Amino acid sequence: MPRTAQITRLKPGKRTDIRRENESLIRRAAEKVFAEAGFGGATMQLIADLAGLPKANLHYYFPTKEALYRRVVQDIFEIWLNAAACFDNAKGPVDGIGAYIDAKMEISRRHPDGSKVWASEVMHGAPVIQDYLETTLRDWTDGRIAVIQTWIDSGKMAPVNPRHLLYMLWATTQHYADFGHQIETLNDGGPLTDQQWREAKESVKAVILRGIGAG
Amino acid sequence: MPRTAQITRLKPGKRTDIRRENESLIRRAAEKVFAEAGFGGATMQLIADLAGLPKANLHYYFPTKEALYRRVVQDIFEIWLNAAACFDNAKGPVDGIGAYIDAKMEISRRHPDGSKVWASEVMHGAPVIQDYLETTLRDWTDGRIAVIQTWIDSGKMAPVNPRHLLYMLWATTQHYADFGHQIETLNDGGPLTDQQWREAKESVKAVILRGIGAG
DNA sequence: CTGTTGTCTGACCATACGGTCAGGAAATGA
DNA sequence: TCATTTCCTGACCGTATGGTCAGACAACAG
Repeated sequence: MPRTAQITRLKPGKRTDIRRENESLIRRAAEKVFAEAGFGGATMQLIADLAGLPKANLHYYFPTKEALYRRVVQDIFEIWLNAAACFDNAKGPVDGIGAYIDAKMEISRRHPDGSKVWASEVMHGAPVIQDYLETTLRDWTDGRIAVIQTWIDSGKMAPVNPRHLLYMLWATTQHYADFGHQIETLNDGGPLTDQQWREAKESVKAVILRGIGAG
Repeated sequence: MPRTAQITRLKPGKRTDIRRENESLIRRAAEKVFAEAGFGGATMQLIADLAGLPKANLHYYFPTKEALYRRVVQDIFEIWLNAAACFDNAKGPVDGIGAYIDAKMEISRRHPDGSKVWASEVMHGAPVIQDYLETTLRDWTDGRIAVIQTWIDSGKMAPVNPRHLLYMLWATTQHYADFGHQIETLNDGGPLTDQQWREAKESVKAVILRGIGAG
């Protein structure tokens, strides 16, 4: 039934619409509540209120609190991995790492809640996404380490331990999301302006790139 | 009664001993449980079990869960601030920032749970220690920024935004505690060895110090 | 129109949690 | 020894939470 399929895609029908709309609503609300209160502190009632739906409706789309949480964490992980693409098609460390820092800083700015949920999950021993750490993340990390090593071998940057360099990149960029509240407090209580975000990016890039002898 | 006071200090008496011993027991257990489960996920029963005491006994020493939590966070904050002393009596950025990195890395290694509790607290909007952020931390930060600025003005380091440099120092060092589980997973599941910790410290110091033009 | 499937929800339940309390045990001081 | 203070704890309570369910309602297919 190609015709039906096409119609379904172009005119999805009310049911499909409702499902996608509500799932999205719930996931966005859950991301915020999980980020603000942690898994244990978050309640389905809070998420339901924020989503503007009855609590029972949440359990219609997501069987358990854990299932909803897992979905939220997976979404974040995907965004986070996708943003690392710019790392690959780079000629050298200045392009590659510079673009990676830009991308990750942008994620910290646009998806601070997601970053917090991820941080929380890892801090608590990654009970839900341990398998991701052991497979996808490990593979990705090994690949990037190899790339950095070729840059070192070809003299494009100083011989810095690639693994610890990666940790520094993650730490410095995600800090602006995970510790955003602290940063705002030290910024007279307000969020960083466009100019301040630009300065943050440039500062991080300046120190790191000069630090690896590629600035 | 100076005699009584002195005797109390030298021979504290069983009651004083018991109190100090149990309070310490509870605080250490609480630090671990709060770090592993977050404030919301932690239960007084879990803390009690880990401390080897009945739950009701916890409420004898700490009236509420929040009071116990507040105490744990305060302890960490103190350790964290004290370790920053080495920053002050330094001639220049290489000594000062190098020693600061060493000290903070050592804290990440020795008090990972404390660091996690602190991170969790800040990530959730610092509901308990907001006043500390606005007073002590802000003052400390302003002071260090001034010091770094003098180093820049006297040409001892490159003109890097001091505030963002501080954030980088916090982020990179605390990452080894807060994301310790992720790091261990990427390290074949085991904790870093002495050699690996040394390498981590050296990598961070090398990149940062060279990055600020002081390496 | 009619049957079927998917969507929604108020009311309900079992459990687990933070916190209380009465009263017993142990240490201390006189 | 006796009185007083501190320490301890099993049993208990009110509440809030995650999750369930029967049944109402809306969309779709034939």
